[in-house]
Amino acid sequence: MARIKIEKNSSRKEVIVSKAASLFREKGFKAASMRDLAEAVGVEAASLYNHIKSKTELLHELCFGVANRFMQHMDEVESKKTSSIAKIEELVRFHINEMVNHYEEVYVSDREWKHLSDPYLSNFQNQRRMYRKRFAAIIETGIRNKEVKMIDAPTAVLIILHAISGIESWHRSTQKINAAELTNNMITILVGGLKNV
Amino acid sequence: MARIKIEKNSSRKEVIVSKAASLFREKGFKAASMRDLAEAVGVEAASLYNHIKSKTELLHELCFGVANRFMQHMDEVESKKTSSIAKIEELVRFHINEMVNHYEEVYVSDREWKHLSDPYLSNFQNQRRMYRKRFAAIIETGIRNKEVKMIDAPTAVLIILHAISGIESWHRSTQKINAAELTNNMITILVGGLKNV
DNA sequence: TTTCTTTGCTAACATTCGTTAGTATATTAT
DNA sequence: ATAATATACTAACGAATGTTAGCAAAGAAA
Repeated sequence: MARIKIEKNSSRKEVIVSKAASLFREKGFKAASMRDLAEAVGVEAASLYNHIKSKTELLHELCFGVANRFMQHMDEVESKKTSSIAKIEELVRFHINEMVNHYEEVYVSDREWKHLSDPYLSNFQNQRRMYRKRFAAIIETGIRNKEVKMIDAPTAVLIILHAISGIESWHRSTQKINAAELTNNMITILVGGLKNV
Repeated sequence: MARIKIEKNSSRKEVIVSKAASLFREKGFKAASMRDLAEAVGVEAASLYNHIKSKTELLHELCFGVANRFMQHMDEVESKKTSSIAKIEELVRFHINEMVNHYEEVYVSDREWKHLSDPYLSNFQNQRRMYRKRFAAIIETGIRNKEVKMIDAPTAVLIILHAISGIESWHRSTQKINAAELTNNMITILVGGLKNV
């Protein structure tokens, strides 16, 4: 009888969620079937339901796992007493790092949240809106401080977040520059582009 | 008997493709059903097949329609005898314009091409790769000319293209700045950020 | 009007989907 | 060893999906 293999400190559910992340990333939430997932896990489809409640629950776990990490980091950054530019750079670095090291979950959370259903959907959208508002507020403070160019802060946030999500292409590309170099290039263009000179 | 209403110079198929664009954008290709589409068009699902061959054909039309427009524009830009920065700015402006005015199709082409199947899939991926290579080549020329900062050109392309796709958020946002202002802000950050000072 | 073509309808199909019921087999606790 | 629990299996369900066949009605051409 095929049993789901686990490493120490990880439940079988975590294994399933993790495999779900890479499957949802590859095929999209709707196109990925529970039978696909079962095969990836090495078990029959029905067996998955001993560990999870539903397919949608997998999406919840992924989306809110990621959202919570970002929210918590935002709390930390806001409470620091550094310059606005330093805060912006730290946020950007965190995003890049998450996108590089937790690619699949972050990507899924970013692209597949549409398939959540209420009340999770509204909740997620609110968190996302809130996060962007707080990011924009930091940029606006930077503008008032003359640290940052005079630009529309929400537009800057939008550019930064989407630009970073482009790391997806980097992951799939064959001739990858290394992660540190990628990070430096992105910081140069994104943060450097905001700085008042 | 409900008949698909057409405007002059447009076929019924074009009406269907257009409605498909907004439906695929809203729900995603897989989650949008032919019955949904039929309802949006004002007709029964089976009737659609008097005008189209399959659901996938709709995705073909959308993806390659967009891809061809971008490719043709790239041809035009390359053949001009202007500075690299001017070329880059023109490419960026075109992207923004397409994203603002043909939102649904561009968005679908960008996010749903995964659901194409070979040989269309490979074809599309190749076009995309090619386009980015040509974009990067222009940036590299700009670097050699000292017009552009010394950065990794493929990374710059990745940032620019994804940043622009962020206009999706602008479309969905409630407090929109106007399109011209958005364009200026994006040009400032994206093109301004590349310029050698 | 009569004929031909286009476009719509209803009904049904095979397939795939997420999920449940019921049962067998491992693992863990007593 | 025995009991209890966790985990897997097979089989099947109802619902939704893309699509086709066959037929009716509407519009265009004669």
